[in-house]
Amino acid sequence: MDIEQHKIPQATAKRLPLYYRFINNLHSQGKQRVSSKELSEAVKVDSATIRRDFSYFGALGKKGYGYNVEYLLSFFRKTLDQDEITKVALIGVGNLGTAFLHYNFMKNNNTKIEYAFDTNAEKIGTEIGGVPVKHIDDLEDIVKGDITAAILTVPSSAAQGITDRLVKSGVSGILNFTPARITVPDHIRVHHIDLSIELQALVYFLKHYPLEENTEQEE
Amino acid sequence: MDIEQHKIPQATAKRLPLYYRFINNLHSQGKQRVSSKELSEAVKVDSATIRRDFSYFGALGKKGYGYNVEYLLSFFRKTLDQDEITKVALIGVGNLGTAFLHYNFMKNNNTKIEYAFDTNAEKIGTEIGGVPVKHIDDLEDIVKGDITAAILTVPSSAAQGITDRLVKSGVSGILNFTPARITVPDHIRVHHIDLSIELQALVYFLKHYPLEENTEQEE
DNA sequence: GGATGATTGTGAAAAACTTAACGACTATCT
DNA sequence: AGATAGTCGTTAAGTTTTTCACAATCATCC
Repeated sequence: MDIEQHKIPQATAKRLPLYYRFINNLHSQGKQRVSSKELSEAVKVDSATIRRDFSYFGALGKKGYGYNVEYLLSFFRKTLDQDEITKVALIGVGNLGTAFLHYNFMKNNNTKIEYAFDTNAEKIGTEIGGVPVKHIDDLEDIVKGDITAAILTVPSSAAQGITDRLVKSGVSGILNFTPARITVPDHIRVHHIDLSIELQALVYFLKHYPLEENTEQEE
Repeated sequence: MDIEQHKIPQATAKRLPLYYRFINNLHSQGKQRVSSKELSEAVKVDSATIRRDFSYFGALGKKGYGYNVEYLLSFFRKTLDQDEITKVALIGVGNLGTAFLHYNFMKNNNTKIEYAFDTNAEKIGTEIGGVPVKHIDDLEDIVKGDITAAILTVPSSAAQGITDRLVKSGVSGILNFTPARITVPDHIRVHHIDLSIELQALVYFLKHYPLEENTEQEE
């Protein structure tokens, strides 16, 4: 129960799940050891950054050797609380919501979507990707106390209303895929992922931040 | 043709599409003027950051007044190249891909998905969200020279192979939704959006970075 | 068992980004 | 017209994040 190791930078924290997945891959492939350089090429993060990130957790590697995959894996499993499952609800079973439900989440993951909610009568009562679809009128009853986080994939007009209900039901984090910037009390964490903005941003970068043409061939 | 105004920080560039959308909203609502404080509450970005961001483009506002919505809108339209449409292809018409196709992209947007590609015979020849679905075997012929960016929503096992074909076909940017970290030549820009990692990161933050409970009620 | 090459962990520097603070200016009210 | 409240643009400070560079250490080979 080590509270107060808050010294891990947020930028590092965001990369941890990425590292975890690739270490898992390596382990499945039977790889015994890995260097920060190899890892860097796989996850596209500078090797010095990787070493720095790892170092916040102590000395995980050995000089002149690299990192032991087995050890790294068990360490990350512990750190990312892979044993303890976080329960999640998904609101809005449209195309995007359905995509989430079909993701094979439990693999390499500490989260489980327990319930999905929608208003469409055809979907209610069915299971999608193994997740039961409930009517949104039952949101409060089902979520109350039991669910930690919510994935919001509803039309943006419904976003704030549903959000308020989620907050009242005791959810502490929301992954918001709607274009609406929802308002929540200070103790609720919201991460926004806005698909349309991501595409626009990519296009802006293409036009205004041209990348170097590199004549060097990678080895 | 102002090349070399590269002085806009990347963090700012990423926020521009967000600003643009909200300014658009305000304009539709018939609002005449807006302050950085109001905008801040709407987009959830600190007001000083907004003023700083805007200032990279010169003096867009007036002291003691705020910003003229009309002017701001026309400025951003120009800056974000909203008049010139960027052609995009989407590869992989699964649930996530379909979600993208149904997005009403042309509204407030300078991008258009011209073609979608898949292998599923039932989908080929149809239109989804107004976008024709083609067989992936025809990728090179259709894309060649005509398409600037691609949205990658295929299974991760296919990601690198498709990527290589896209690069050969002259695409310069890829929005990668697969968990695979694809490898491309230096002059190709890739933005990764990894849904599973986003959820894991949210959960990690919930556990390790509890937010302040604020007794103050917002006005 | 010593020499060689590889690799970590980290101090220090640099770069990138955010926030505070305030002078200068504007609009509006009385 | 003067006072008041509001707001920008920006300087400077603060914070966070990345990167460099190298001593310390380890594995391996002859």
